Amino acid sequence: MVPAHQVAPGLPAAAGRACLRPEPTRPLRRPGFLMQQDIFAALRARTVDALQGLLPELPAEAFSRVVVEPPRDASHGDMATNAAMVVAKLAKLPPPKLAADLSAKLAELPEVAEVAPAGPGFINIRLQPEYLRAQLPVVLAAGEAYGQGAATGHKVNVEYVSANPTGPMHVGHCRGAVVGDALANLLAKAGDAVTKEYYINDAGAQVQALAWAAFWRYLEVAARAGAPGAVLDKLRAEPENGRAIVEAEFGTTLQYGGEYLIPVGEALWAEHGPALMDPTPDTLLAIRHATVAAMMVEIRADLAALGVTHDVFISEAEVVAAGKLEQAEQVLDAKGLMYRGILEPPKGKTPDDWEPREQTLFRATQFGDDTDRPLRKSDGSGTYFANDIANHLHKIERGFDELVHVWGADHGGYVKRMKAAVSALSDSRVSLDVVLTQIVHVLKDGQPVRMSKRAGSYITLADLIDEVGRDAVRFTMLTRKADAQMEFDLNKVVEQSRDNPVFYVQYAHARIRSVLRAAGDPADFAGADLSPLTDAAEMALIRRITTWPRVVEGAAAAREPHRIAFYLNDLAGDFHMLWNRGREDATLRFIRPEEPVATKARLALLAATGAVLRSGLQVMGVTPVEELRDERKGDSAEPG
RNA sequence: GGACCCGUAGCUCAGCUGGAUAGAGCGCUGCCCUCCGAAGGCAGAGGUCGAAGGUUCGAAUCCUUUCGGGUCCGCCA
Repeated sequence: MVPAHQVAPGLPAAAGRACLRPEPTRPLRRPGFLMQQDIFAALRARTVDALQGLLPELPAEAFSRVVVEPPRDASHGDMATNAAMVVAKLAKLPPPKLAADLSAKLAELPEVAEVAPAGPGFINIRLQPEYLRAQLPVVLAAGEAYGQGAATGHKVNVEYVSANPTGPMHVGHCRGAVVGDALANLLAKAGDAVTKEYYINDAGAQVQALAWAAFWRYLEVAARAGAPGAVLDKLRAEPENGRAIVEAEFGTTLQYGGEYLIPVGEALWAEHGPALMDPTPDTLLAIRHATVAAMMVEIRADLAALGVTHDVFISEAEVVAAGKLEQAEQVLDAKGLMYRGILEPPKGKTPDDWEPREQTLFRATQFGDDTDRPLRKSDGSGTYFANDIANHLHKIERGFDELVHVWGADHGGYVKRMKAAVSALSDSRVSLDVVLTQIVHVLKDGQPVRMSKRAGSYITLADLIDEVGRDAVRFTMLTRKADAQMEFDLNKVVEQSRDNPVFYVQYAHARIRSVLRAAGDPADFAGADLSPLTDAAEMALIRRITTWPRVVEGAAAAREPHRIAFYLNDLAGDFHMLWNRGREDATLRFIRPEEPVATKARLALLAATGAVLRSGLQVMGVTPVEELRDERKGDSAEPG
């Protein structure tokens, strides 16, 4: 395995190196290697250098499409590049000819063991095993920070959850919360400066309806307290008909019947006494504020239980009160993007009460939307869209240059207009990406668990976390592409088997910790001789580890946090495979007292694997476990 | 009528933004515990990537058309 040009034949590797190149100050034993966290980026740089040497007349942009990546088929080697094919036509050379020339250059690199042109112009590269092994010290030095990208200079705002503050969070909100939080972590891992943001929709008709419902609960509390009043007498006479009585008495419709507002009613009574008895705009506003505040306390507690913490909470009402809506309209007006006009009725499914109306419209069609969009309701207040435009103007003013949203798929129709607005407001300097999350169907014992907020009975997020544990919730929510429907089986996510990735990945980490503990938790692997790591399973694990930085980069660029979950599952698979090799062949066990050098090398590999697992779990917001308990449920749900 | 998302093994899903012979788990068939935890692992069978065209050295991936499933469509958020 050891190439002849590196080590004198017949000499032990360490001795050979020591004789030929004593460099005690350098931690790396192969100074010729180009060492960085991402060895694919390193080899890409090497490849582009070589190519430029061959084709000095080509401009730098000609090489932008050069990719160095792991080949799909491992038998092709460690890396493959399309370099020859990508620049062939600019260089006016046939790809195979260019591939042959480039291969000869690449073969001279110290990192490279073997180069083979293949197919229509691919170049397959086999790396020096020592170069691959030399990545382990890099990983160990970085620890959980392995995979951390260099600062991109991008200031990114990730807005997610943003559930209406009209009740506790339920499972429907959960996926967006987890995906958003993991995505924000992922972007930070890739080097962006990330702000996690929650937009409180506290300015619309929904929260007004919520205020009425809280008012109802307040009246019921007042009635029970024996306060005087005609309405309260009625409530006392028929306590079971409280809802209908309040609706009839005040000419309103109570949309929110959930019992979670009873404590809010009690708090209102305790603080204000009978002062809120006659609903006026002022009292309703006070009730609204108190109710929204109470709901936000609950929502934040739910989010905390899920391990989600936002940096910024922005209130829609406050954004509007600050005059951002008028300011946004001025900006749009100045650009000639606002006008008074009448929209065509939507085709196919015209609303029953359709009538042509003149409205204040935003020229969204100039930015790729299907129709222009209204900014003002007939009562003069801003539409939700207009308020959101105001919020986005505010974000742009705060200096973000990338905006990311995580929305439920039912908001898919809203994406184009919002992108149009951001383009308009920022003259296309600021980008907006929207990640849509599909519905989660919750199953228990194979049966769908129905959720109905209106009926007041639904699985709350808190219930879900109690049932299966925070880590299982978070991991499972990331085991599908965001934009694919998902079944969340309450039984399966706590199952301890191969087909539950939550368990499988945690199991790998627990096994690693178990071995390292058994070995006395060695902390220092600096200078460890890694040459005993030669088994195919060991090298496969090392190769997987070396791909982690590019997985982070690719997942961040695609805004796809689920890739982290899949990577960890693969990494755990490579590890379990290696573990099992030790069962078949005792010489491949991790701890071999009679072989201290091999033991240390393998422990270094395990420590590095553990670090990458933790690095990935940290992005997902999942706690790596030290050991698996012999309990069937809830072992990852304990507090702390 | 229109917009957006999704159709990949019997089932549940990946597929690294255009790369080579399309992968994993479950299920099925056959194996591996005197062993650092078998709560694992190995091997096999299983596919015209919904369909038809197009773009180019090369398509599950990009474009057009079409068939299925989902979400949405003027003062709800």
